[in-house]
Amino acid sequence: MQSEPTKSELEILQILWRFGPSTVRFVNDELNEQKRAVQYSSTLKLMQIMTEKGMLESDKSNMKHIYSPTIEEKKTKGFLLEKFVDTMYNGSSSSLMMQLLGNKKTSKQEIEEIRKMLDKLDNSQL
Amino acid sequence: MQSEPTKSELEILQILWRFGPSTVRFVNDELNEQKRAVQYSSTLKLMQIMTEKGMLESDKSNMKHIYSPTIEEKKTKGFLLEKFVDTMYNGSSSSLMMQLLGNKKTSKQEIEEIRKMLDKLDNSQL
DNA sequence: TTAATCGTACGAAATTTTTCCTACCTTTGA
DNA sequence: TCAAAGGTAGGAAAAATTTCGTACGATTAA
Repeated sequence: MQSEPTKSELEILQILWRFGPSTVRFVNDELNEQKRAVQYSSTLKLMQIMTEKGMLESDKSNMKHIYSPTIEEKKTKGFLLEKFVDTMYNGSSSSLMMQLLGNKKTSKQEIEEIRKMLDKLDNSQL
Repeated sequence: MQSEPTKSELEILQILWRFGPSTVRFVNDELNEQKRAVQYSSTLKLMQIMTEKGMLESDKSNMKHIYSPTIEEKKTKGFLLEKFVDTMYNGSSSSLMMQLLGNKKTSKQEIEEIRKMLDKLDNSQL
């Protein structure tokens, strides 16, 4: 893993993961729609910095540069999740899940999905 | 919820939650042991700032001030977790859990605990 | 052709977070 | 008594992150 994405960097990554390679203009519009007012040049600058850091790469063959993430969504999120579990729940996945299940937010359907996942895990581990 | 604890603030909160009300000296020693080299005055300053923000309160009746968190561990972590799920997994707890279970880090024992938790939830929801 | 529009580049400012320097007070023990 | 050790206070520096102003080139459409 490269360096940790910051909060703003993560927002940009989310957009690129979701919509695929995009122009700065597009990302900026999404940000303004989804999140908050932000100047085009701010978004551009940040994306350039991210490119320097190696998080993004840009196709500059055309005038409108197209940016894509160089880091995988799943890997990155998995990594961040692991760090979250480590620092917040002392590395215990089940503690985190307890907390999560304790929140009334989890629907019955979601619970069923999780149960299936557990079953699958059990079988594969025998 | 007050304001979001920053990374360093969270480290301090963790120590206070774990060991209970403590002096700056103690917190600073723990930080240096667990985490990284940091000057006493840095820790002091940060804890003073946190007090201003209302995250901590201090008993100044004695020379050695005793700091305690004003925010509950469970509530705070729950809140941060929820935000994490929202931004990273689009609010879907089960997605997060899938990812977590996919990591090989979850032990058989943990899986059992989770299953029990699910059963308990099921019963209470009938 | 040319003014308006849309793009990049990039320095610099603003903000937020983190760390440290240093002054000065209290306690302690030789 | 008084020096050493340990405490708080607080400004300021340092670092990290975020935002913006502005120059300037390319494109476009009237």
